[in-house]
Amino acid sequence: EDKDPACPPEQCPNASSTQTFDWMKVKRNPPKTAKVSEYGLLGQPNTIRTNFTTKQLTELEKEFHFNKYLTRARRVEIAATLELNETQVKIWFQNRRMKQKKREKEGLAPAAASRSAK
Amino acid sequence: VMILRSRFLDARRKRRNFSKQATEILNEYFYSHLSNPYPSEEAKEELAKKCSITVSQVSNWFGNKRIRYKKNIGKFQEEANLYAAKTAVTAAHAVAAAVQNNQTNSP
DNA sequence: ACTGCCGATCAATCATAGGT
DNA sequence: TACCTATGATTGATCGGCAG
Repeated sequence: EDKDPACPPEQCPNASSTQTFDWMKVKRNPPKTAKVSEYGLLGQPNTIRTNFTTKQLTELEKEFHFNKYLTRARRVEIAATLELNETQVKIWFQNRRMKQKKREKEGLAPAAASRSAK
Repeated sequence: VMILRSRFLDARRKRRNFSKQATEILNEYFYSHLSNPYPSEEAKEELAKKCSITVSQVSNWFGNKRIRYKKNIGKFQEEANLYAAKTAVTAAHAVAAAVQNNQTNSP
């Protein structure tokens, strides 16, 4: 079944409480959505999560229903229109596809469950 | 900002807390695997079945749990000790069984 | 070497549930 | 009722791995 790679032989001889494992130390690099260009004094490279506007989301959603995948040309076009960089558009489509897949999965499981229950 | 957040006002509003026993099962797994609380897809499916929730919900639970746990380990110390003690016994038994089983069929 | 996608996860935030 | 904390869900973005 599942193994515990950490501490195979003798272990937990001490440590009354819990230790700090590596996963607790994991730190993600801040988003580099920054536009390296100008920002005089306040070195505030957009290191924060971008909040897409309703307009941008509506447009992205519309494009997604047209094509699940983007072509380089289309991506450039959309990025320009919505004032987002190409990476953001690319990432949005990737996340959107995963979301779609998750929905399809969640949408079939219940049906199968109800059938097996009969 | 006109709070553009109202962009979807989704299902988040219909949120329901999981049952007491479901949370119990999830916590048992979490604390008995505290060194690596990342259940495999198979483990998630099993947990989902036992808790009567979806696999996504299991994923959400572990995601939230891990982040919130490491954010403030001290706050979960009590809970950690509780489950650690509770599952240490079964874990020890499992190891003992595995060891014995390993001895009986070692080429 | 470089780029896009996938699957999983992170991390911050939203909105509600629950408790005082 | 007001206020604060606990918690499930959402999502832009990161990480590691794989394919072209």
